Amino acid sequence: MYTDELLHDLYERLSSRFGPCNWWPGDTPFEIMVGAILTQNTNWNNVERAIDNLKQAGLLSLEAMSALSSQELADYIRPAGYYNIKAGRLQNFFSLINGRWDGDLDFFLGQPVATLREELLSVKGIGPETADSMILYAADKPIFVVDTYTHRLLSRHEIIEDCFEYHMIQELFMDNLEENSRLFNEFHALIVMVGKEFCKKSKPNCTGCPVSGLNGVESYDGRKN
DNA sequence: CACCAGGCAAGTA
DNA sequence: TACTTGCATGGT
Repeated sequence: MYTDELLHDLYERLSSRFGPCNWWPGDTPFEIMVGAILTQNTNWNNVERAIDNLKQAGLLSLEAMSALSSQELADYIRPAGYYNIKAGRLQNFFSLINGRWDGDLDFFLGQPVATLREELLSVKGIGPETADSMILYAADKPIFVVDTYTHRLLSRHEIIEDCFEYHMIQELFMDNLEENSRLFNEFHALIVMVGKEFCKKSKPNCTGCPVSGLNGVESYDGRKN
């Protein structure tokens, strides 16, 4: 089975079981980007509490959040955990938009993917997954988001070796799927859905996972279609 | 009680 | 370069 067929098979299985997901859970590009930083190594439930705090206070905007002190910001986002670190990371991000882009987030997001990604990665606190989540879900540009669930799912089903790195997994998807932000959006969301239910760190057997017995996995050879 | 969650950067050798 | 550790709340 070729890699593109394998991935489409995987997508179909997940889609019929969990879809449509309608991601990202957030109303504006700014909210999505704040959420992307807050959810680093953190349960989404805790992120929602933090975002609710900001919403309740009427502070969920670039201008309002940029005006807060580190201490005030940390206090609002407290439920999301790592609040001191994340307050600094949010401020680093705000500095990029306010400094280099004069506070115009839409204009910033309108850049070509390559330069957008490069600028996001230059911010201390924004790594590959956070940057790609912002590009796909806030800027609506086609890039594939890889997370721990993606790595664990493919690794446990022996589609990749455990040593595969972020960019290798990203290329596996992007080299074998049509470049379509709608597809990338839904695919990543579906992987998180199945991950939360069947591919937890503490449950290596993945009992009942709809990916089990994916047709032809044993003959996967890693080549592009 | 222990372990985990939609990472990332800094420290160590 | 290749590991390891700190960051921290809230749910199971």
